[in-house]
Amino acid sequence: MPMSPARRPRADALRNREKILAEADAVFAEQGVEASLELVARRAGVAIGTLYGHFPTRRSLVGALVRERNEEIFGLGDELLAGPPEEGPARWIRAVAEHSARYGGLAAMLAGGLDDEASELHDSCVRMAGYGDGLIARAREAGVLRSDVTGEDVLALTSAAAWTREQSGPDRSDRLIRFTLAGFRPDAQE
Amino acid sequence: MPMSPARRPRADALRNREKILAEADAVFAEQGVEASLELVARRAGVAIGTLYGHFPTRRSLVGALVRERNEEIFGLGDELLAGPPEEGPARWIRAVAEHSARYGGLAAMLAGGLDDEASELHDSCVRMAGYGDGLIARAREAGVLRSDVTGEDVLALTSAAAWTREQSGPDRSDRLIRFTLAGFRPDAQE
DNA sequence: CAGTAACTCGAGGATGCCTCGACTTGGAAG
DNA sequence: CTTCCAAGTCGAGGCATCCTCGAGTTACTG
Repeated sequence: MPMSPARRPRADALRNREKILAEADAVFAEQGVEASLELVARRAGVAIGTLYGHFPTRRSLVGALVRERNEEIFGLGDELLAGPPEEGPARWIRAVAEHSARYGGLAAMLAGGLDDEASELHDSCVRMAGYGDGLIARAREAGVLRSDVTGEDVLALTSAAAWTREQSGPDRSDRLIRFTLAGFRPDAQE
Repeated sequence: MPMSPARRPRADALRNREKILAEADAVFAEQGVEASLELVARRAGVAIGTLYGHFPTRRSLVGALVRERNEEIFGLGDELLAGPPEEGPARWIRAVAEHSARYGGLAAMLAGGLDDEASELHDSCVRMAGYGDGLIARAREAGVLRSDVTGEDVLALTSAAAWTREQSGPDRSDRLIRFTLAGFRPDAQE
């Protein structure tokens, strides 16, 4: 038992994996995360069993796609953490909402993924939540945030805004964000 | 062509209709509006074709259920329109969110139904939106609402709150409502 | 009680999910 | 260059669900 040194995957397997990811991105963007996986396989020119070989569940496929795009948004998170504290939360929430509305139904899947430890989405969700926490902590210290606003509140707003964007478009989503952020300010009345 | 005087339906048909509605309510409450219609039919002791005879689409079935419960909430709407203007919007939004979270996925279906003229849900949605409009108009006159808050904003908040309630429970939904309403106040800062 | 419109039934075609055993092949070792 | 086998691919098939439609049944009318 030579403690297998994790041989790298075969070239054709890698090719198929990439093709599946590319087609899944296109199909999910068109039809939402509940689109037919058989269609994805067909478009990728691969048998359905091959798709399941690479991605045993729908979540794992979505998870792989999301992880790919996450670097970008985590980059923004770092930037905002270094910038002016009063701008951070707003820009972060808008960016995440836009990102999460790329596929219909993604907001719901992500919201579910935060609770589910075993999910392929869990890590991404936790890291996402971490940035939100960091940004509001800074904003609070700078005195531009009510003291009773929690990370969970920011997360709830983010998901809700993403969902609203899916349902009714960016304009209404942005207005919801704007008003709610106004309600987050320290001078806001009940 | 005697312009048929709309004979009243057969007794067994009426019985079946009621049984289907009752079981659909139970099943949707347990599993959400995307639950299997064959299960509903099975539980109602009726063949699948009979269910489709009464309700040609899922929307029409959900629409019938929603309409049944709407009288209640429209009653509240009338009450709030007669009460103090500053309380109306908050209580209305909370009530509608609670109502819409009865079945998982209902918020999304209702949000979609507002745009779709032909939908069985359209009337209910429009009437619902009407109450929202009336309540915010009164609140604005009473000077407890920013002048740039529209009926669409209230509707967006209502749907978002209903969805948040489905996803994360009543507490987080209520907090979202509370903060956003604070942002709706005339003294709220950008 | 006969006639018929209204209703009910459920088989069946279409699609999607996911599994599994048989087959094929990339690439390491000789 | 061959051999070999783990890694990868394939797709039929079992199961669930959707929805339709033609044949059969039944509640009501006169």
